[in-house]
Amino acid sequence: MNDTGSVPPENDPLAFRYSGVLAQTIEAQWQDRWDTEGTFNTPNPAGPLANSAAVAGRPKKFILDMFPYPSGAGLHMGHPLGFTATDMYARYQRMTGHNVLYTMGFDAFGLPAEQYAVQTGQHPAITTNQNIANIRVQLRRLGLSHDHRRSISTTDPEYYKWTQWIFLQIFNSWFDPERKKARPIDQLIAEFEAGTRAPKSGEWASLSAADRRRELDQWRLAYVSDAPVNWCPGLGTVVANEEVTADGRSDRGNFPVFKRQMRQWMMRITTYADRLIDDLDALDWTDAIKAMQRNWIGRSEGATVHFDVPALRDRITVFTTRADTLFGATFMVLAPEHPMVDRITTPFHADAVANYRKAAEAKDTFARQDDGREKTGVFTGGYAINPLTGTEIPVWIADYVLMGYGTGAIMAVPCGDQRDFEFARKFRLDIVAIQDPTDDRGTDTHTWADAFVGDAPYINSANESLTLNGVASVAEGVHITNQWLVAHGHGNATITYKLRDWLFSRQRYWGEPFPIVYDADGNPHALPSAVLPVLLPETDQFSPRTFDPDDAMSNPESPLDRLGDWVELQLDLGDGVQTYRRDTNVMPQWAGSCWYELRYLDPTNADAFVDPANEQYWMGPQGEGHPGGTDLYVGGVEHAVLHLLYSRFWHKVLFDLGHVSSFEPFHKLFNQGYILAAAYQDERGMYVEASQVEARDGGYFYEGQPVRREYGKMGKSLKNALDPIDLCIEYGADTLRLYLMSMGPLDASRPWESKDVIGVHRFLQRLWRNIVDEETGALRLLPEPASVDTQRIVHRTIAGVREELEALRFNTAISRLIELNNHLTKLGGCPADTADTLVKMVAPLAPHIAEELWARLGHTATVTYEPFPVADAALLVADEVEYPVQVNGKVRSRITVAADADNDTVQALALADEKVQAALGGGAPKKIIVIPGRMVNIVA
RNA sequence: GCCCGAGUGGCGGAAUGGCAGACGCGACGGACUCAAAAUCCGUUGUCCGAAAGGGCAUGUGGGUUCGAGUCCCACCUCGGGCACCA
Repeated sequence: MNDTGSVPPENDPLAFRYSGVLAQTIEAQWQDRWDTEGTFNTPNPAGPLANSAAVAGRPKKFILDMFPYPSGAGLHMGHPLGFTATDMYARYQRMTGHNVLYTMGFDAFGLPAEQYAVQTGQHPAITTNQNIANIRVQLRRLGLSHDHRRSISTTDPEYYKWTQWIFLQIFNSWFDPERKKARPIDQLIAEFEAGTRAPKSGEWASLSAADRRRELDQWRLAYVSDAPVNWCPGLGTVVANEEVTADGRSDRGNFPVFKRQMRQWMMRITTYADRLIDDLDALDWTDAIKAMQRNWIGRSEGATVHFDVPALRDRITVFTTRADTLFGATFMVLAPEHPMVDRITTPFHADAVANYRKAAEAKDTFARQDDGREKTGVFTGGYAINPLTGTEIPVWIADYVLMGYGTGAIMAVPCGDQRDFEFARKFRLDIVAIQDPTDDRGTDTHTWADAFVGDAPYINSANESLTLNGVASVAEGVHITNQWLVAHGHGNATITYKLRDWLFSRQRYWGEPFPIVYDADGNPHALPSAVLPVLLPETDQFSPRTFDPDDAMSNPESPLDRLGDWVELQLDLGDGVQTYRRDTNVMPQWAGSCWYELRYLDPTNADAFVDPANEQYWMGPQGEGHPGGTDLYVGGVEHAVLHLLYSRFWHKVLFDLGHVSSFEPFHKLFNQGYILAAAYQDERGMYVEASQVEARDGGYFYEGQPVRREYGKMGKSLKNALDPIDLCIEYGADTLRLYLMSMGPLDASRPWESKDVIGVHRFLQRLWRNIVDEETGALRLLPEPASVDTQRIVHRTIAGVREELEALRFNTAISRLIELNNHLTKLGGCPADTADTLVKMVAPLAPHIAEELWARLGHTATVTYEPFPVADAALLVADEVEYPVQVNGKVRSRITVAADADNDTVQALALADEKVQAALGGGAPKKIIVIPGRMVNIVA
């Protein structure tokens, strides 16, 4: 570079070479044009965005990304990965005649914006809007074909108005256990009044107004509960079960979490447990994600069994999946918190029990769930009767039994359960073998090292009316015993779940306020939907009160509590004007993401969250047994439980209440992998900036010091993040898109290799050069028509690319286009009659260069809605086929045969081949296999 | 411990039970250039061989099959999820 500056483009002999600079120019022009023309605006059947003529006769596709949280750092590389995949798919679907709904919104409530606001004193709405504006610019640069009119932010009052409205729908509903669906609370009142359903708290007619209110609150799907919740002093808020990690800390911030009794909003998601499991069968999701959901819901089918406690004239009920082991139940264990502990404990054991309970209470959930911990427990002095053997068995308490699961009490079968076995060994309790183990350990349990688990013939398992002896399968044993228990009044078939109700309130500022007020008696009242949205009040005090993270006895204090003017209000809810207090909690961040896909369908509808006609068109069931929902949903596995479970639940409630026609929100789910990248640690184990590391002499160095390389998820914490926009500047968005998709299959995690990016860039450069002269910018197509050979390659590519794109295999689709382009390069350019086809195939993948080439080829309209090429079947079959000929499974020769030759001809030609003869060594073949069109295998 | 998923060249990866390694990176050789970069052309699993050709190759060991990267059984390694769930 000298004083005269850089060489002006007009003097550059290759001014029209497809470089990063040219790519950027082209991309900016087309992004402008797409915006100006509203190229990707998608018509609805009804409402403000309706254009019934444009909708008519076209199949639809609703293609959805998990919407991003608009962080101040902008997009990271993981975003374009999923977004590019959906964009390519959306563009392909448009070219195959589909009406495609594809847009992007923002999940913008939540902690980071609030914490940033606390630090800067700036209102979170301001920073959130800035971040959203910034991300919109970034998204635009990637060339994503979004319908911008449909974009939403969960923080927009016009959006969260409907989040609050849906909350009221849930609040005003109850779950009918007979019909297994949500129904309006009015219908419950009608049933109570008609006497067709009994209230839990007595005769409806004799209940006071206040009692009636409390009765109804016990049925509502959203309810205020004084229940054990996860209190996180470090965050200053309570969190849901799903937000607590296995080691008892908060998902966000990693603070300790404590169980506390508190009054909080809950959602009765447990009533939907069965449907949330069963309907997984109707979904096109991977088995891994389905397994995670099933696992979390944790349905366990078994039996409740009653054990009489003669001293109390009461009984202990336990849950078991292995009723068949009852003959081996030699003691019982209650959770320390079990309500019967006080009564069953004898005076002699009272002190020991009290001490043990105190100690257990002091331990947090984390410590109690630490697997492999030494078993502890104390005897209560009480006894219960084993209903099968009639014998008295001791009742203990121990903290390995959890109050939150089953009934909080177990029957202990030490011979068949490892935990019970350890407990029995430690406290010298009886261990009776009830199966003859299939290994050679024998039936003397004194010699056993552990419990025996598995199928084996039962022994010692009989009373006057029941015998399992001789039965060899656990399933059968369970079945027989369950029948006996029911017949003799000792138990029932029962299902339990691990899933708990969803804790739905947070003591924070930056979230949706509840559309709920409380009367003087503290009863919750729904606000009428006409007053929605309940706006988040202005304040400059955004922070909840946080506490010493370890201070379990602290109490939550919401920022909204401090806004006295806002909290108190005068209102007439039908009983005359009264003073009410607003609910000062806000909804969890998951609320806004529970239904955003529905708002995309009808984003400007002021009368309803979505017009039923639009919902039915975009998300309605596609035939018998089809659950409806989005045609494709792409996002990370990290939402496998939380978001996907919550939004399925909300969707089902809306379905039950008749607001949507689909019973699942996301029909096909695809989880993209992570982008990994090399990360480097210095000798202290600190991560160093990966971009500053140099590789030499077979090692890696940072500022001259050796560093250690590993691979990890690309991100700030490993200091190995790359900004996608930087790649757009260097090579162009089309190159970035192709690179992201060519790295490997979409669902696999793969390491980023910057040096590989050049490969797809070269492809685009060659593609360009096959059509455009690099010096003049003029077209340089080959005048003569494509040869039959070339046509065959083109049509095979068409068939291949179609197949790969349908199946979201973008990596192999790109490979096929590279192969075709390499062929054209060898020809010296693209034949004039082939250029349109080539450009159309590239269009979904690299849309900017495709639009530019399409325009240069003389077309005035966008390539977006051009029909995708269709392969000519006649050109997919060759005249002649080359058969590999194997002898004993090894390829020894190749023969070329007419494509329509019959098997006998192929066989004869194969045997006549010299090399085959040589390989046979004169021996007669035993068997000859001819796979038509494929190969020949001769068994010698 | 249990439940998923995956192991293929120097690297990322490709292969309806039918020619293993498509496509890309890198490397090597050549062209262009005063030179370099960029670009273009060619070679590239590995071993033996001058070549022709041949042997060996999809984590390990068995099996099914005319034929296995692909299906079955056992094991090893890595990644992810769950975990005192009765």
